[in-house]
Amino acid sequence: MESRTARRATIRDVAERAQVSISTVSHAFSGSRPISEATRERIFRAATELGYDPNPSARSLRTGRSGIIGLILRPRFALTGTPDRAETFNRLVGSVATEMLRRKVGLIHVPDLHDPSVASVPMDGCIVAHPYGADEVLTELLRRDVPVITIEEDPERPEFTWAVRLDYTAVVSRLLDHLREQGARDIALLTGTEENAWNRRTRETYLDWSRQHDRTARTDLLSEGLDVDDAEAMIRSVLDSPERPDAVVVATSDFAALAAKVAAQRGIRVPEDLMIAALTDSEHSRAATPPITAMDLNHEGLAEQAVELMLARLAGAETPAEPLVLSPNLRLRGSTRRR
Amino acid sequence: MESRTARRATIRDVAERAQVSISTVSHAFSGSRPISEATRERIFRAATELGYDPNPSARSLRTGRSGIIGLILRPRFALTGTPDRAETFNRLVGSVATEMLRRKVGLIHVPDLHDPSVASVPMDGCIVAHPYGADEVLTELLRRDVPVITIEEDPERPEFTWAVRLDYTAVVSRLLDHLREQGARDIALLTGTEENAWNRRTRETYLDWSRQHDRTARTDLLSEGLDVDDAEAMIRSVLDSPERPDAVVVATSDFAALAAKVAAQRGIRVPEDLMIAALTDSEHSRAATPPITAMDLNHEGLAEQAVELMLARLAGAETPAEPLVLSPNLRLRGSTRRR
DNA sequence: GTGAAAGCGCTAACAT
DNA sequence: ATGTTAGCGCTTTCAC
Repeated sequence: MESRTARRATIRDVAERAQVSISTVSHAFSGSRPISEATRERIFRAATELGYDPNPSARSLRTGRSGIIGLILRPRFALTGTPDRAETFNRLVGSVATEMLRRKVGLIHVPDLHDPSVASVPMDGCIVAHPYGADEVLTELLRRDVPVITIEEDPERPEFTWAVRLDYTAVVSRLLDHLREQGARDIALLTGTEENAWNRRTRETYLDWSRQHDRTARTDLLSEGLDVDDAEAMIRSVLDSPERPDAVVVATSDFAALAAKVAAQRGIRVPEDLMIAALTDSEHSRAATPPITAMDLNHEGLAEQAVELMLARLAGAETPAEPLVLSPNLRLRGSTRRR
Repeated sequence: MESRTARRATIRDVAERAQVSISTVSHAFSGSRPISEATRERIFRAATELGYDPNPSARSLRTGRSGIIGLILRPRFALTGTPDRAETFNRLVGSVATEMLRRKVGLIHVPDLHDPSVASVPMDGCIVAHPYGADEVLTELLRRDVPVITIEEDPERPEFTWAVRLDYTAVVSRLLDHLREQGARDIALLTGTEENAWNRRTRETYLDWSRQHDRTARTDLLSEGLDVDDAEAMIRSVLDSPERPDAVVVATSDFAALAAKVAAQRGIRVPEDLMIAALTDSEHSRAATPPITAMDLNHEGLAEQAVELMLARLAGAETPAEPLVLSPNLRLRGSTRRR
């Protein structure tokens, strides 16, 4: 049974009960000016008896700050996608939430910036994860003067330096070098279709590397949004082609695992006939037979640094000269180890 | 370069620019009364030009609603713990976040209800996941008249029916029956120490089942907060004891995997000499050798139903007669399959 | 050490 | 179809 009549106690009720003015109550709670021991005591007792706690909206309206930081995850397949996408989403969201909780600041998932039917949300700043090129949500936030930090850079906004990003060039080059050392002659890239930094930078690195090593680059599109059957059909067409590559780098780890499965069905031995690597790591790559070499995107590190950068920004730090750079972790596994 | 002087546009600015009253602007945005086409047109143009968007705190203050739902995860090891705990945390947080995003309501992680230095947070209701017995955070929320939904029940608050819970009795009994059918004579339970429904109900079921089957119950405490070394020492003491059980049910899946490792070191064959099962599922149980039978807690289902129940509650639904019951999923694997 | 009062930006009741 | 206005609960300036 709930008390349906009870109105929530306000600062006014507390003041009345403690026989002081509301400003005294306010100051007692914020500690922003000296209060006599007797008065403070009366105030806190009254507050406890009434079950008072300050209304956060009133406070924010007055102070212009909410103490809350927003989070927007851009990849559109994060929500609708396969288990691999869910795992990535969970890990990213979980990392940011963990970090926020550690630092005791409120974190809010922003439901939909563009839908006018959705109430907007009181946030002091907003973290945008994996923006697209010239990302429209980012544009909107910037227009509204919301302090933004991005996790991964907007590939078409190099001048925006409030960002934490991954250095793909070094790690993807290392991966390709590794494949070459293991004897790969013909490396194909099955790249994703999302136009974010992850796809753009890894693809660019692959193309550069191929040029530098005088190899024919071969990229095919394998959309993150494909269902398993369509993805399998696409992979099949690559593995069945007359010029089958002897190594494939697949963007998402679950499709890399799918490639391993298709290879097994066809009697193509991994890694002897075909090496497989993924540009994201998940249970799928770890649990595949053989386990698949993968690039771990270090979501935990990105989350931690992004939150720290946001707090610094809100505390008035200067605009950085460059985004903060972290490194993905390359996990070499059986799928690319011939010797 | 940012404009540091620019004050955010308010409804007043828009009204002035569009040559209408502020109430007309308000109604134009909320659609709560008819506006002539010409006027609405002027208003939206002005709003766009000024980069106006309504201040959510002002709106909440006025309406008494924020459109935001809070989430509090109680298990204290969720944040500080091992990878298994992180995976569970991520999955739960991710599931709730996914569900909220689908329904386009804001989700806020409540940082710290008790710390007075932390600003409280504007929420219309709050989901509390895995409360302890007589949970103090739940008590506080109830005292404040915040509409609460719990994921899993507070074991000492059976009268609180705004809850979604798992039916452990049926599934744990099924697990024990399965172990018996596979030939287990002496089943030990390594239970967790968190006093939540998961530990309480599974332990009770184990004790009841043992009584019904005329078996000596044997439970040991294996705290979720232990680090790997301490957990390993504890597991060792069980496996090295003269009356070594021939089946162990371990609460957390990573410690179950640890048990498999310790058994392997000692030459104890799994499942022939020792069967192992876990009361939560994760990559650890799936990837162990052999893969470990585990109970999957169906976080996705819990999250979905909890969010739905919260929205119903906020929309004025009646107090349910009983909590909503879901079933965990039993995943039988090699660690308990002798034939 | 304490109080009075203005006002943050918005919604909605009551006007016309 | 549009305007006027009270007031949501708080912080903070100014006064004493």
